[in-house]
Amino acid sequence: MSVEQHHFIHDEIARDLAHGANEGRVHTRFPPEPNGYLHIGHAKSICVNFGLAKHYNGKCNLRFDDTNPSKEEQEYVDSIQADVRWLGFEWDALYYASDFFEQLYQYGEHLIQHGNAYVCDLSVDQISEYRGWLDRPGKESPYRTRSVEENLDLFRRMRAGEFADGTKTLRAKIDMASPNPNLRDPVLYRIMRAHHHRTGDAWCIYPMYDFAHGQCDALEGITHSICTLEFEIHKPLYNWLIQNLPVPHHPRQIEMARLQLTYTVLSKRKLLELVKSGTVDGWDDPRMPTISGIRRRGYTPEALRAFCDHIGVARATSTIERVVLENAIRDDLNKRATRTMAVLDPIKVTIENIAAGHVEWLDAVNNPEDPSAGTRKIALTRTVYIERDDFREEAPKKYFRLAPGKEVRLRYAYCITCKEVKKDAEGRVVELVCTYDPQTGHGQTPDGRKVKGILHWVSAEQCVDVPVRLYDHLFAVEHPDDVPEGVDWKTNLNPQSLVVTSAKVEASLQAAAAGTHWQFERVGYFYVDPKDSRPQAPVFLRTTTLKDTWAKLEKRED
RNA sequence: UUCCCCGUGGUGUAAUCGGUAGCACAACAGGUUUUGGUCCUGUUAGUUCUGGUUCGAGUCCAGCCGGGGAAACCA
Repeated sequence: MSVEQHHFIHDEIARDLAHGANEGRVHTRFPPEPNGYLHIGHAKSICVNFGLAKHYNGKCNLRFDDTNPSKEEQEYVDSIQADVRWLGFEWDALYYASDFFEQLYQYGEHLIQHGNAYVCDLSVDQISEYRGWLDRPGKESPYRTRSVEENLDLFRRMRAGEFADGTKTLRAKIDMASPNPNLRDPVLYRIMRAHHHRTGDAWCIYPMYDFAHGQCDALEGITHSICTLEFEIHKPLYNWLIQNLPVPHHPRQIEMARLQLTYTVLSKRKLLELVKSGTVDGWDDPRMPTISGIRRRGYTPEALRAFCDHIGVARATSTIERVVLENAIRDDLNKRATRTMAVLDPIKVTIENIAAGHVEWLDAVNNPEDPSAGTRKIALTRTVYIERDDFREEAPKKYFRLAPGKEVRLRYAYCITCKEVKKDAEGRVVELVCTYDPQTGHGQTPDGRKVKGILHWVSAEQCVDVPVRLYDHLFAVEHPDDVPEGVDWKTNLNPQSLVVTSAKVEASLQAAAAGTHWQFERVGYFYVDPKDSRPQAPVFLRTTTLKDTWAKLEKRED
């Protein structure tokens, strides 16, 4: 599954290389703003940027786009670095846009001196009004004709803190009639007295994204500046600045479509809202599409990288089906997860022809995909538990699990036949009385009869109860963002996205270490929560279910 | 409404210079299997449409239709 795919950015880079651009270098960067936790969409960007660098024997930097101190925090800086490393990548250089604040300021003066920027006294509302509309040109600011000397003086005094927040901006002097609104004298600097997580109170003016991003790319020697489609309209400005500034290098911006996934939202604003409102249990809630949430859910970096390789890179907007992500982790865990048996919703089964107190130890395979994982002993006793869903009083067509008079195999043990069904006063099945055939060990039947149903089970005397959390999609619909006017997207939340329950498991699981992956046979993959587990007290989180052909068949019948 | 970008099976993504539309997931059918898991085999299904250029068009051109983006002192 993990095969690097060819995509259009390779073509672009190959063309540049063929023309001898950038001395044959390929240098990318991953430029997050530290204003939230990274999500799976960022994972795609990380894989593309670091992957390209690796493919061309180039470099990839990590750069924090920290130009807006009102939203950015150290907590996010730390989590982002941890996430990138967990994904399996190491940056060549670490930068912050704030490392370049002085240089950026000098570039601002350079633009002024060349008549390419001016200090504007218009208010936010006025700037917006003067900008015009999509189909209507803007009009020039009355401050557009200030002299170089006056602009320089004003810009220096802006830096010196002589003006109140929001009273002045530095704007590029480009074209108020441009069909691209980004070229209608965009704001380059604003006055904002906010404490910056790195530069403290050294600055009261901060560069805008457009003024910082391209110049940082240039200063870092980035050759290919990969971003998402919504920045495409910024490219003319990106290039204008590069051309009008004495930057050491000319990087090239290339846009790709951002990742969209069904059954989730991927906007930082909405994810932040889920966290702040307590809808989920923090950024690393296993239902969150954040890298930290996915990690805590029990996904592996290998699976996430395989997913990113698999989905491809293109310019067409598209939405990836959720199962693609799920298949990526199934594929990985199938090879590495140790098998065990666990019953989530038990029915007691009494095997009449096993004496009370008798224990037979049977061999069970730990991982059929990995012989080196070896075998373990499991205890068969007179009473065992099976899954409630593995018994029906009236078996539908093609149901080959247990039913009155029917025979099934207990995994790694013998075949049993259901002789009697005991119910409580409400008619709920409380116990099945069965007999086993001692001739049916080791997968054999002496007469060659076919016993198709195989059930997982645990010994009632040799099992332990452990807490289990069953996770499902956070949203009940494929496209949670698709809501009519005035309807809150949160109405699409899935009320069943978390079911807290317990399971009866093989006794050895009491010692399961935090951060280990298990397959509960016939049920799903589970991860021992690194956060809430304690020694001898593991908490099992369901990473994903196993594919369930029977459930699909049964659903189709309806 | 204006400008820009994008349209390949249900989904995602390939197709060198214009030369047999391929892969994966899903769906469906079957085989293997002490997990209705895994694995294996097969089937269904596609170039939005209309013209044009060409011996030949997914690819080039025009138009239409459809989708997305853009009007922060956010990134």
